[in-house]
Amino acid sequence: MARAPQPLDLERRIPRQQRAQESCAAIFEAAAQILQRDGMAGLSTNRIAERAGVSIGTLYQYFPNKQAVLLAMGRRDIEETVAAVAAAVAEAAAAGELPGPRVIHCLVQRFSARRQVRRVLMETVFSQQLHAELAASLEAMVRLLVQHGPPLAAAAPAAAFVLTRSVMGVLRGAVMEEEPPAPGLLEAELLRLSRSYLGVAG
Amino acid sequence: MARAPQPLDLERRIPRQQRAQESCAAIFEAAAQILQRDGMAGLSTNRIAERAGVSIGTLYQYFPNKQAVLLAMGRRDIEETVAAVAAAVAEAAAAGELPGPRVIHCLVQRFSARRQVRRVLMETVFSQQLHAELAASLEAMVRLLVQHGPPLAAAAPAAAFVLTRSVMGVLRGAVMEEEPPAPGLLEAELLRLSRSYLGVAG
Amino acid sequence: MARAPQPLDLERRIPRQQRAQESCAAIFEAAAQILQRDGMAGLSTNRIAERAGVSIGTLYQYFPNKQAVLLAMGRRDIEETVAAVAAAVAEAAAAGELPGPRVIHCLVQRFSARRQVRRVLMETVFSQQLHAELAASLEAMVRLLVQHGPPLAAAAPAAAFVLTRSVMGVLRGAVMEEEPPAPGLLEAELLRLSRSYLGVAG
Amino acid sequence: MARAPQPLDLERRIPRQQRAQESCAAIFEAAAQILQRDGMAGLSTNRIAERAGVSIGTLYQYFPNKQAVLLAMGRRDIEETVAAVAAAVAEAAAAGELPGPRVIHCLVQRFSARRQVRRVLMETVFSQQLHAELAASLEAMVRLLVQHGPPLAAAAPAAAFVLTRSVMGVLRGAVMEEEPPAPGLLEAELLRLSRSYLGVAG
DNA sequence: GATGAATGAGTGTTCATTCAT
DNA sequence: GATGAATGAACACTCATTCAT
Repeated sequence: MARAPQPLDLERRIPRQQRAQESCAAIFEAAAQILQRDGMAGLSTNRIAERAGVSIGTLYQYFPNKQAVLLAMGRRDIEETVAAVAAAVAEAAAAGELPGPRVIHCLVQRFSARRQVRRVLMETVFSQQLHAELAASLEAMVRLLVQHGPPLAAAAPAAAFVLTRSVMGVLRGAVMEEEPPAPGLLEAELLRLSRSYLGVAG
Repeated sequence: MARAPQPLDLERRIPRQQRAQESCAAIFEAAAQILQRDGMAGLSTNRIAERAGVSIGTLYQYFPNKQAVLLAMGRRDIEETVAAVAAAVAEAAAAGELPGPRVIHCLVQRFSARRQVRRVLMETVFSQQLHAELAASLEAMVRLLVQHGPPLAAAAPAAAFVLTRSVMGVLRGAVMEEEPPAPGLLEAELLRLSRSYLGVAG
Repeated sequence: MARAPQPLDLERRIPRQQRAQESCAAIFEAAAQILQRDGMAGLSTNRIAERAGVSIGTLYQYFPNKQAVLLAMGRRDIEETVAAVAAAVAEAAAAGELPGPRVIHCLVQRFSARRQVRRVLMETVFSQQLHAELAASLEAMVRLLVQHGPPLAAAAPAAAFVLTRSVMGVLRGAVMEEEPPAPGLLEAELLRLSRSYLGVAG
Repeated sequence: MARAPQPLDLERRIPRQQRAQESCAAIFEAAAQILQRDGMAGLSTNRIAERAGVSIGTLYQYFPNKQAVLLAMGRRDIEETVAAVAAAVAEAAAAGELPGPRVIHCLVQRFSARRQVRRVLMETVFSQQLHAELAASLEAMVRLLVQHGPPLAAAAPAAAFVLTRSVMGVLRGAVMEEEPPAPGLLEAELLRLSRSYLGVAG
């Protein structure tokens, strides 16, 4: 059930025409490249526009300010992640497996590419107004994970909070730090963490 | 074992004289106040110097640039945290208890005061060059926790990584988000998480 | 005697068709509303077009630039004022009275409505290229006033200049300042000023 | 009795040192030159700083924003004008003359130099927050003029308002318009206007 | 050591105007 | 004639940093 992005007063106008959508995509891509190269410090609206091949005025036609660009990227990223997780859960269900390994694999993979970009996006998502949206998505993930297994006392709100933030913390570490463990090891340990916390037999 | 701060070319001179130390402390306190009030956006070297009651020139005598101030604050904070954890572990040992509850209580408490400051410091620590230092401290914590209990397979590097980042992730959530669970609940769940992951009987 | 607006290269085309005239009127009204609300600072061609319900392209079909819109509004206003004064003089003549009180009453009234708009228009008229036009109109007013009375030595050019600018100065003060005297007082004093200067018995 | 300029929160810091005063003076002079050449439209903070030979940062050290520069120039101008008028009145008194001619001569002269600058300053003074200050000064002038003559009924508030704004209107016309009457004629007529309005025998 | 006036590159953003559709 | 997406020069303003005193 694909949800159309709402304008929210955070995007100036919904680009309907083709050229407009191209401009928007170019802006996102340009911002991602700059973040990847020079981090948040190197990101300016002028640079974004220049690299995107659009005029600075065009950028401001679609985003009311710099923050809005980051926010839109963050939101898009969250939506994609949630969708990917949902797909992983569905696949597991279809294959008659427990959802755990597949979902964790999916998360670890997503968080391994374009690390610089993801760092900043993460920062943005964490430090801006996206808490609620991300939190909801995270809890939904847990619910998806849990509802396929036996009923667990661990499903209480505080437990959901702790599990989701734990997983995010590990993924964050994997993204932000210079020498994280290998993805395979990480997946195995994350699985073990989830299962032991949820009281599922390994 | 107090570790002297290394000059690293990141601090211009080690302030040995009293006036210098006072200036330094005033700069830290001023920065913390500004962060608490207006966040990272409101933090400028000029403002710091003004509120600290020193000239901007003096600030630059002690710190080569703005980032270095944040870095020094972050480092100091880490050191204090590690010291506090070590103390908690020692207390537990002295009382003949398992170290878990005391340490977690100590951590949660530390992360409940001056949230805005800690947010920015966290950001700085996480996104700057303090990874190594923090990671070392974190692993040290785990080692402290583990060395008092039975030998655990979970003490492998990847497991230490996962546990420490999990705990940090939860603390981060508690600090950064608007509606975290109550501290008491959080402590209980963190304890449960640690114990189940480490295979310690609850 | 309505004078058709000259194209002057300042108006792109004389709108003859109905839709065009409507657009033009809508633009004037929109500009006036914006000026009334937010003053000159809030006036942009984009905002005018938006509020007028026409596209920015259409606006530029009728006016070569922003200044031209203001200029046209100023000119229209002058024409209306001159017409109103002429009417007041005619009425006075028809009633067998001296023209003074009626004309001054008419002027004061005109300058009491939509003050913000009139402020900006005044600024525009005074500071742009409308000097000549306004001056001509003003002198015409004086001539109208004087030709109905006895021949006056005061009708010399410099005297006409001084009288007209005096009256405009007072009206300007009444429009632009925060706490002008009440309209009734103003009319009485303006009348006294005019009569004493022109040597007419009160 | 020279009055020291108050900081008023409109000037960032009172320049006490010599270099600072030079910078400030250079900024005023530069702004005046630009206004004289290109009018308000050509006046930007960057241009001012460039022509003044100071950095843009220095400009902003003394003035919190562009408007404040204009305001300070306007205020300085008013103060100088008031001082000049006061001096003219004193001279007249010393010479045993009526104050009228001297004062009007002084005003007309002041308003004949650097017309473009004075135009913008006038606009600023009229359209900003200086109404009160200027009005007070103007009424003070009238009071000075009147207190040396016989008691006049015309000294009522509305009359003072009308007389001052009349004179300002004429001076404004002389400054802003392309072909004003010769200064000599203007002085004569202004004197006649004042005297007839105040009921003083010519 | 301390000061703080000066610097100026760089920022985010606006808005009058054009022109392909 | 009408549209409105695109343009980009220009703007007001910030702030980390330097250096003469």
